[in-house]
Amino acid sequence: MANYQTEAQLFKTLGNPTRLHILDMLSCGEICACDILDGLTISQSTLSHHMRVLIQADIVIARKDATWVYYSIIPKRIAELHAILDAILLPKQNCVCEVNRPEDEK
Amino acid sequence: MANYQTEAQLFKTLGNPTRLHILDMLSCGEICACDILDGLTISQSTLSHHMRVLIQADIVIARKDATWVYYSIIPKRIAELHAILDAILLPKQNCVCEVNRPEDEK
DNA sequence: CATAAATATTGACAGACTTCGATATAGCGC
DNA sequence: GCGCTATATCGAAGTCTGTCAATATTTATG
Repeated sequence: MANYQTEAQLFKTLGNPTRLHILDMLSCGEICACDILDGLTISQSTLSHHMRVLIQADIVIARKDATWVYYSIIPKRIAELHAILDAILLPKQNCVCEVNRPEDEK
Repeated sequence: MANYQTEAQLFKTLGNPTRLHILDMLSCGEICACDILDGLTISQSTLSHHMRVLIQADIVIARKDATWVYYSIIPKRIAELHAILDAILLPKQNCVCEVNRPEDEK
């Protein structure tokens, strides 16, 4: 965890209500772009943009079938998201604040 | 989960490398603002801004002691973050895609 | 009360993000 | 090949974010 840049990028991707709605739709399984579009009130170009953001973050994967594109969540990423949350928010062993604390408090 | 607005706001708060760094520092326990500032390379006003963002998101709580302000992570929020992640990303029962699926696929 | 230290607020600016309409690309069916 | 449908890309407008310097506020101390 060098500088939190990649972790922040991942959370930034989740930090948009439209993308969360899309992910919720995808949670039960693969859906094609046109069906996602039907469930939302955004333009087609906006949907395409959001899907690219989700793919670039490796949260979603696309599968082409003729003219349709089917999207699905990458399951492994869910576990990784939890792990990142814990790595940052939960107390760690040998962390700086522990090491710097006076002996008699340890 | 009406419109994903509050959930997105929460992830947006986590979507900044400086704030993740601050949270990582806080993960072992309470630290005062001046000590956080020592560990970062940002101005004092920028730190104050980030702390306000973290407090408004209810991820961090502030405790004043004389001229110092001590910040700490609200533990309950960590569990809530995990729960929100799962509520959005994991398959759900009676979700729209299940209900709409033809009988013979169920 | 005057000063100093810690933190908060304000105002400004640059860069990033979200969204759209218009247009381009790709693949199917006739 | 032509038209149709699904999706992607482009360019622009408006909004939001992160950052800073300057200044204000709060509190302890001499």
